[in-house]
Amino acid sequence: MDTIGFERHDHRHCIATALQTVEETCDVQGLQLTPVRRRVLEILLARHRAMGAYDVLDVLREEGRGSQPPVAYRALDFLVANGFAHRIERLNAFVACAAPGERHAPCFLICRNCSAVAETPGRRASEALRASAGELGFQVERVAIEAEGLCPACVDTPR
Amino acid sequence: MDTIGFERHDHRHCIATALQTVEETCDVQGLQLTPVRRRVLEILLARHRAMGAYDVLDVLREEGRGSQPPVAYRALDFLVANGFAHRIERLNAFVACAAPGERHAPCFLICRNCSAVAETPGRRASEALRASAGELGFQVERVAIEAEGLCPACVDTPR
DNA sequence: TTTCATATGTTATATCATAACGTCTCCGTC
DNA sequence: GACGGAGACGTTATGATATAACATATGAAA
Repeated sequence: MDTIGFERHDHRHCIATALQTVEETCDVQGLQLTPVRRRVLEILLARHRAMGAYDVLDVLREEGRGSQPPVAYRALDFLVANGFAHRIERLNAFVACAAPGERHAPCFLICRNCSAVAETPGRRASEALRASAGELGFQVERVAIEAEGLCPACVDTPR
Repeated sequence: MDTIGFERHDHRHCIATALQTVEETCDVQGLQLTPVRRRVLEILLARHRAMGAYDVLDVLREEGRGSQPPVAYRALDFLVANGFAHRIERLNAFVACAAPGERHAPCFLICRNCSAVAETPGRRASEALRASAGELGFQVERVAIEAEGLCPACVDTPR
C-alpha cells in the first residue's frame, strides 16, 4: 500500500482499479453497490481529494439522482462503513480510499495551504496507539489519525 | 504526564492545579486569561469530559455572561490555541487539557458507549506519524489522534 | 401473494460554526 | 486630559454540516 496523494499518477487507471476492487469486494461480501453508492464512489475517485457531503450532493443533484442531504450521507456512510472511503474528521469531508479491500488504519496528511489530502499507511502510529490504549484497559475499535501541515509542493512555495 | 481519564481521582485538586498552571503560563507568556476565558476553562475542568461549544454556551448564558455562540467559540479558540484545552474532532467537542503547560501531542480515547474521553500521551504514535510524513516530504504542524472504542468500565458491562 | 428487509426520496429540523460590525477598555502618546 | 490603536466582548445574521422521521419502492424469502 502506497500513498497516492502528492504525486502524479495515472488517474484514469487508479479510478478503474479502485472501482473494480470495490465491485469485487461487494460481490464477495454480499454488499449492494447500488447506482447511487457507485456513483458517489466514482465522484470521490474522480476528484481525488476530500469533498464535503454537500459537494457530492451538488454533483448528484446536477445528474438528477436525488437532491436531499440524506441521499449523499447514506451513500457516504455505506462507503465509509465498508472501507471504500474515509471520513476526514478535521475537514468534515470524505475521500475515496486509496487501498480499498485491504484492512488498514490510514493516516491522513492534510495540507493547510492547498487542502490536498494524502492517505499514508498508519500501521506504526496505530499500533503505538493501541499499545497505549491497552495499558489503560481501553478497547480500540476505530482510529482516526490526521496531521495538518504543508504538503511538499506548498513547503517549497508557501502562500 | 499521565492520563486522568478513566480513573477515580481527586477532582477538586486537579481543577485547582490545572487552573493555577494555566494562570502561571498566561502570566509568563503575556496571555490574557480574561473572566470569560477563565470561566470557560473552569467549566471544562469541572465537567471533566468533552463538551460541545453550545453546552459551554448554555452555562455561560445561565450565568449572564453572554449568550451568543461567538462568545463561547472565541474563548474555546483561545484555550485550544494555547494548549489549555483540546478539540476532539470526532465529537466536535472540547476538553480541558490534562497536562497544560507541557508541549504534547495527545491521543484521545473516546468511549462510544458512555462518551467518556481520556487523554493519553501520544508521543510514540505522533512520532511514527511524523516519520511517515517526513518520507513523503510533508511537514507536520499539528496532529490529531483519536481512537473510538470501549472504556474499561464499558468493556465489562456493555450497553 | 404476503411479508420482510433494505434502499431511496422528501420534508423538516437539529447541530455546529463564523462573518461582520459596533462597543468597551486598557494603554501609550501627544 | 484628549486621542488613537489593539484586543476582547456582545450581538445580529447567516452559513455549513448532519440527522430524525416518514413515505415509497424493490427484490428476496416465506
